[in-house]
Amino acid sequence: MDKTDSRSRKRHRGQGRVTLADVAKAAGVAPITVSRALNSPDRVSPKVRARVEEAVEALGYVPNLIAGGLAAAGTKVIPVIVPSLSILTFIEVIHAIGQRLESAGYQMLLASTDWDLDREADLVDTVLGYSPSGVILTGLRHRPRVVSRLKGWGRPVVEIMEYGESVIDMNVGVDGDSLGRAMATHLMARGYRRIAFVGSNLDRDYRGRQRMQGHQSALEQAGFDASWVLEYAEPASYAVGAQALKEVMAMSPRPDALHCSNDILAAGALLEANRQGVAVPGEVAIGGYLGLSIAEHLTPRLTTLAVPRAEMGTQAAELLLARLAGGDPERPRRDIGFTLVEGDST
Amino acid sequence: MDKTDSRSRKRHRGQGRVTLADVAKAAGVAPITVSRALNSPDRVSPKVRARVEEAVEALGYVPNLIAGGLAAAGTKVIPVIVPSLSILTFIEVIHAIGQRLESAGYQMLLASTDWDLDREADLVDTVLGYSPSGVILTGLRHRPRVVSRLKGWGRPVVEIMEYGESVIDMNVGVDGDSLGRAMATHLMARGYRRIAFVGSNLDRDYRGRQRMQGHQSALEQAGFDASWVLEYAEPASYAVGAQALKEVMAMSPRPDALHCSNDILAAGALLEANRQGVAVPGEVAIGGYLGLSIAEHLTPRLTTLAVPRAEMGTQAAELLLARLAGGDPERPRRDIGFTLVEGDST
DNA sequence: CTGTTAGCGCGTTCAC
DNA sequence: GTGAACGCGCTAACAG
Repeated sequence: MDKTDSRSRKRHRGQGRVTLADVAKAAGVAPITVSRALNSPDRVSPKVRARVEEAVEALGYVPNLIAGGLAAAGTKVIPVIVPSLSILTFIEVIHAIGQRLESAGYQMLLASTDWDLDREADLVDTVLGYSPSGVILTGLRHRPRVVSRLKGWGRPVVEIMEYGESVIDMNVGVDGDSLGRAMATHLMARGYRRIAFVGSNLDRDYRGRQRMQGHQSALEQAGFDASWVLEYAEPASYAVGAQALKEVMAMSPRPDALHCSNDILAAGALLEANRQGVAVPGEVAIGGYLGLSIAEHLTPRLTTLAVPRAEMGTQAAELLLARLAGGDPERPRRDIGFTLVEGDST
Repeated sequence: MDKTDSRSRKRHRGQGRVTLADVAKAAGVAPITVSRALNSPDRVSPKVRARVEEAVEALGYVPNLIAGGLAAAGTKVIPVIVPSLSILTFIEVIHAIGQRLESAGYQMLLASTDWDLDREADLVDTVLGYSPSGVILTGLRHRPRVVSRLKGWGRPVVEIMEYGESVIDMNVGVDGDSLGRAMATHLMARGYRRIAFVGSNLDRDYRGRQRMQGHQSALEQAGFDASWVLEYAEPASYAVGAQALKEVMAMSPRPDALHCSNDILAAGALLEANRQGVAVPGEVAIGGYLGLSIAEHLTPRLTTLAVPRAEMGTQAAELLLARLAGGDPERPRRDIGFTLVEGDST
């Protein structure tokens, strides 16, 4: 009586969803057997498996991954933390990561820091709260708290975009300094002498700044003037590129080459040059960085430093998956490199 | 003795993370008090609150959202399911959704169906397993299983991109038929007579097909030939647009206007026309759809149907949040509309 | 191959 | 304003 009574004041917390226990009852087995039938089918007799599958179907059971996560101390979720979702570069990397991760049964939890390292730190705390299987972060610079938390975490962490020495765990990226140097060197080799760097959002985007620094050191080492810089506060857009070209054409003396910190800026500048009838590279040369597909469709084709973004994403995901599979991936630090694609704009 | 013994074979399931109980011990209060201090600070005395906060800080406690989710029957996660992450349109919408959601303390769980409705159905099941607070889906067409699951779910669901009658719950989008008609009507009004529709991935992208059908009905109603269609199997890219232009220039009779099913195709065609010296709109007019920022930077500026994508994302997020806040949002079905941006390409 | 037992870490319920 | 007990739904551990 007593027991029945205490039981009768039903909890209404659950969502009324079909649970594993319901399936077990329907199939006439213990809950754990249902769990096994679903998660490791081989460890259960075919007969039972069939009965369970039938019950699952009949009841429309959908596993509660939250509960599973709590019990197993981990969900099949991989948070991916990037500075911005409005930059094409990140999108392509994310896309590649997502493809690879989903094919392995993981879900991608996306979050953007809006270029703010403090926000990144908060986000890391938040997403760790979901007991994810691993984490993917952007860049090598983080708040100390992020680094210490993640280092002691015991699960795979991959830092992407930037390649370097001091990593939390694993790393796939490219060296910003080399990128900046490569384009500067190319432009100097072509005979340009007044080479301006065009960047945007540089105060927040430290990787963009790294490229600029690479550019400047290369120029300085060659004895060139490295002080030609056009900086814009807002994020890169065709409009900013167009604006840069206009300003350049009004300068005197005027730069003879523009090293744009990404292809959006470069394309914007080039399209504006087309519109104004400015000869490229006759009056001014334009070089970009990224290897966006638009580069090759412009007239003239844009010279650009192509970074294999999709490849970077895929490799990041694979490093993670390898570790999750219990392996110890070879070369956990990878410089993905880049290629100078010579168009006709320089 | 006995008890101690049985207790001594410790479980090692937990990750050794700091738990709420640890904080409670350190602060000398009960776990529930810590919970309250963190979640509803007003319900706890300032003194205790301070002690708890101190302990949290000292131990570096990070809440386990999984456990919280299980107990509270819900996580602050919003899955967003889209067909593809490589299409700019979706990115911009996702970006806007993410901004709004994160500002309200929710995380976005991103998944892509790769244009496959069966995969969508599976994904819905999976993400529902995370007991999310709500769901955002793309389009109005889904497998029956998705519709029935979600209708009985009891939490907010928003379908985006497409606007229509039969929705699961709430809806923010635009009517594909109207879009197709609008551009066709514009082109006819401009005096073009042989108007070709250029589309890609139409067998999977039914919304693209809707635009084509709108286009065709408009032409037919005006007594024009609606059979000019260039279809490509691969997804939209500058390259496909360029290819379309080449093919068109080789046709005879030749279309005098191209209605491209998005701006990427249109831009690709226009850039190729520039390269080949084909006069636009003299020899062939080109109209796009989307209102991507590149449209206005091309020469000539591209005529396009601009859809307020960011606005669509923001509104979708707000509908969801309104419902989560307990309100009953006004106009839970919203036609976000579009604008004809007349460039010089038509 | 299957079942029993005991939590995972937290929030709800009800008592003080 | 604070605490004790209980259970969310599932799985790890251990037995049989």
